[in-house]
Amino acid sequence: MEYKEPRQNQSCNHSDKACVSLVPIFNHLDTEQMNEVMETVESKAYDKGELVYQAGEPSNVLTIVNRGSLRIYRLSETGKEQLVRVLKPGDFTGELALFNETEHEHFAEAMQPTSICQIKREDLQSLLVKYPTISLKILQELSSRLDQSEQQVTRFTTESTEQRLALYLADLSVQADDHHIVKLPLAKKDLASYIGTTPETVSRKLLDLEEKQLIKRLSGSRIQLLDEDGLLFLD
Amino acid sequence: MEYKEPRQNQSCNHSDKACVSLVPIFNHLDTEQMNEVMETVESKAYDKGELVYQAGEPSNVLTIVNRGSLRIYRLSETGKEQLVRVLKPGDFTGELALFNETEHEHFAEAMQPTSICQIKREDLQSLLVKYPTISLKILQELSSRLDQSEQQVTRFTTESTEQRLALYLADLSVQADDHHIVKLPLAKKDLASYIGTTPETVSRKLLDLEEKQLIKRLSGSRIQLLDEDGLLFLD
DNA sequence: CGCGCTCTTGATCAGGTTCAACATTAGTGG
DNA sequence: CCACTAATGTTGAACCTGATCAAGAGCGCG
Repeated sequence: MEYKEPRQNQSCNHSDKACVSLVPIFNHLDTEQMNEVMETVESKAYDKGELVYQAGEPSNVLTIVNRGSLRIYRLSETGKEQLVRVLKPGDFTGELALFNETEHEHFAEAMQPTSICQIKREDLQSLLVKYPTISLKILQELSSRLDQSEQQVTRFTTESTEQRLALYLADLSVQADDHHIVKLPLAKKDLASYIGTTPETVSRKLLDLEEKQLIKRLSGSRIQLLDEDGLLFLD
Repeated sequence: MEYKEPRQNQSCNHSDKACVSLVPIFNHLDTEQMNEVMETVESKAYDKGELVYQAGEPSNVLTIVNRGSLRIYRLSETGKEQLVRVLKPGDFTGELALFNETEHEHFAEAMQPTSICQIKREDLQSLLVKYPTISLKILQELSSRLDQSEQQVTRFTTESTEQRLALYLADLSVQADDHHIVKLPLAKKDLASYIGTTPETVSRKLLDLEEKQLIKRLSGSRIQLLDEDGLLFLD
């Protein structure tokens, strides 16, 4: 994989920094406090394929996505890749290295032209001490992310591949339109990685689900959900 | 397993509450602050097999283990059980329901006579606001637990059952004695559940690992690790 | 238009589950 | 402390899900 240098620490303008106002962990602050936060953030921009950070690097910043998206993945002990999650504007990452003063365990790769804001550990810590409600927001976010991850583990240990795929589609249903059509937010191979299987099996299982009249595959990675309850409980 | 008297919802005495002083999230406080914390906690005791809480219940307390151990498990969408983790004295749980004001997703079951302390949401929130360093400790704990859980996911998607078992044993090696002997902290069926397989397969894979000269099975669920590096990289 | 990709479909194979029988351990009460 | 019972762990054999390898189809992009 080729690795390109990030665009050098582009001097940040106000609109780039405004991202913080969108972030759930900050959006309860008033304007004055928000300005104070903006003082401390630094913004950067990355092209598709560039890495914001890699596993093994130390870090002293919390990274917040402003525009675009970041693909967070891990390499296993034996070198295979696994998609952990995709960050959209308002999402943050880097908390492990930040709070535990350790190294990143992830890779964070821009999936498209992406701009981010970063807050240094010391700045964040003073903010947390000054405005403890921010901590509560982060605690909220982390505990819910932990719940998600544990649910994912449970699915791996207890459900078949077909069921995991079906549950994944059911999870997507919240973003479906009137016709119950969802667009897969991931390429098939990333989807396969996320639910712990191969692209071949994803193809086959989608076909199986279609034969069971639970979904209909449409062009452009779109899928129509015909029976959302049926997806939750395959035989 | 010496003590046996059930001390259900017993009014708390000072030594029971002293558990908070052992907890990483509080142990940086001074004596006076510690006493303030102790004012707010309530202690309870459970017998083996009793549930501290169940999935679906709302909750407004953070639960800290004082003595004994709690088995945290989930039921999957289709009703199968999965061991999430085991809490030892000083560990806490209940953060999801607490910070997100939602329901528990777990079951917490005493594995032996166990005493716990609980702090109410409002009390914890005032403590967090008053002593923001507590938040930092909790953030630390949650982010590292999240990391653990994501690592677990990655192992499921990328490693064989045998490798997952070997990695589990390697993780245990930190608690090994001079002779590299570890005692399995889980019953085989719980271990199987944790690493996502069946008790039968655990038996067989342990045998395989023994034949590969990587471990030696001893009586009383003890295992001698003969080649800890070899466990990390099976062929 | 043609070269990469990603995606699909097919055939084979292996790892792991399941079911069943047996062995061992732990827990209980005499 | 021993005997009995229930629960947990082990071993064997058949089966099945999903991975792998290989080849072809579709798609996006220069």
